[in-house]
Amino acid sequence: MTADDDTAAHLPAPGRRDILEAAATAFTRNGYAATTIDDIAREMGATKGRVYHYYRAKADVFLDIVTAGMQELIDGIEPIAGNGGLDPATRLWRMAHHHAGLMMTRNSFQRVAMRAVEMRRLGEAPAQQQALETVIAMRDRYEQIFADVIDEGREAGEFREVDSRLATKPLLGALNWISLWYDPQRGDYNTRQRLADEYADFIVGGLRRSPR
Amino acid sequence: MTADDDTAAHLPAPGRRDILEAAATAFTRNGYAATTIDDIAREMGATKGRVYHYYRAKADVFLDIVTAGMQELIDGIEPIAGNGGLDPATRLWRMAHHHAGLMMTRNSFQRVAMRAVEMRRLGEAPAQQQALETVIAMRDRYEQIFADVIDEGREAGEFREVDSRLATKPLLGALNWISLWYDPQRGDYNTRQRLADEYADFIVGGLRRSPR
DNA sequence: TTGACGACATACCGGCGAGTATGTTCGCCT
DNA sequence: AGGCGAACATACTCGCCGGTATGTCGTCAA
Repeated sequence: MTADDDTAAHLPAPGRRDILEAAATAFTRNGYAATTIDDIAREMGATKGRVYHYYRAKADVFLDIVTAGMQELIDGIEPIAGNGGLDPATRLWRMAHHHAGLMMTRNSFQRVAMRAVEMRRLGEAPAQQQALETVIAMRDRYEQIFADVIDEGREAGEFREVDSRLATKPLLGALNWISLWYDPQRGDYNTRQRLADEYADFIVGGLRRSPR
Repeated sequence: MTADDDTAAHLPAPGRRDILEAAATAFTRNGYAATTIDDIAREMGATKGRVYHYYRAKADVFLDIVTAGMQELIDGIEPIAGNGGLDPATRLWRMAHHHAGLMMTRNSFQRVAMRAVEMRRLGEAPAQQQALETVIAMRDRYEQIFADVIDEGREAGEFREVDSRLATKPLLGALNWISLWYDPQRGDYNTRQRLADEYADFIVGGLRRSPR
């Protein structure tokens, strides 16, 4: 981090930033295949030329959104997961809380990112196909971070005896689903916090050993 | 319902059955917008003519799949929810278990159904748009069935103090997410049971009042 | 001052795919 | 035995959309 990047270390070039934002909302609204390049341009108050000046294909725009979204997730979670000062249950709670927050505040990006993971093919171009698999790899890394914390919690006796890798499925499923029903228009900071609290409670509760 | 329908009371005409099945797998593979009518036909070993003989538009095929999927869900859950002989926690456990099972065994239909709920528009035709809202209404009814059981469980002191309607979100989110990652090719009956057990445990655990 | 290049807009092309129009082949009823 | 309609297949149309080619306007360096 030198003087002034716009956000993270991973640089979305200044001209591309607007395109990604517009495309994310457009994709969120109508899905990938159904949204036109003209839709994206109109969302920015521009025309096709602008988009194709920065991107060579529609799929490239999509992939940039997805990787940005995944990177946001990873960047947010890693420091929490690695904080050895906290017991695993607390860490998991905060990870879930943060993930839930991103699903709401960064809804358009995250929703597009979620959709990418369920795609098998993106087009005929093998380069794009490989990029998609890179995204899948990021998702796997991300799941593994959760799985590791769950393992720690199980070994510490806080959690039930579960296959940690498998346990991430309902956990992240519940959280990811937020991106599908949450309306980013509605809801202030407080209601978002309350929602994230509720989700984090639910998730940690689901892994805790039974009351008796 | 006269003499012999093929399955439930809600009759998918004999000729349509194959189309729905083929279309469901095609939609699951490539998404709604990206799949061609020819794709669907090829999946059946037929041609466009066959599809358009039974359906007037692509969206109609889609809607039939979705409503069938939703109906499967409702039909399976209602008798469990209404079984007063069981305490709410047990009923909820079985409901979650059954829902999880459907997400696996009827993966293609359910996955398409899930995708429909996240759609805003389906096309320009207002008739289809209204049909989509009918589906949303079915989804709401379905959520309400879960919410009612959660309320009973809360009043009986089995569950935490939660907004029942809101609590269905993480619950069904976790379950619905199965349809996105589960591969119907893999997995026998036993592994599916184990998975559904795990999910049901997780969910009921997430709602139980804390250990202390 | 000019000319070269970045940052777009505009005009255009080509293919694909939803929907339609038109066969063709059966079984069934009379 | 003949014709009639259901159940498809085949052939065709036509608009839309991804991508490209070309034009235009500013800005900055020499």
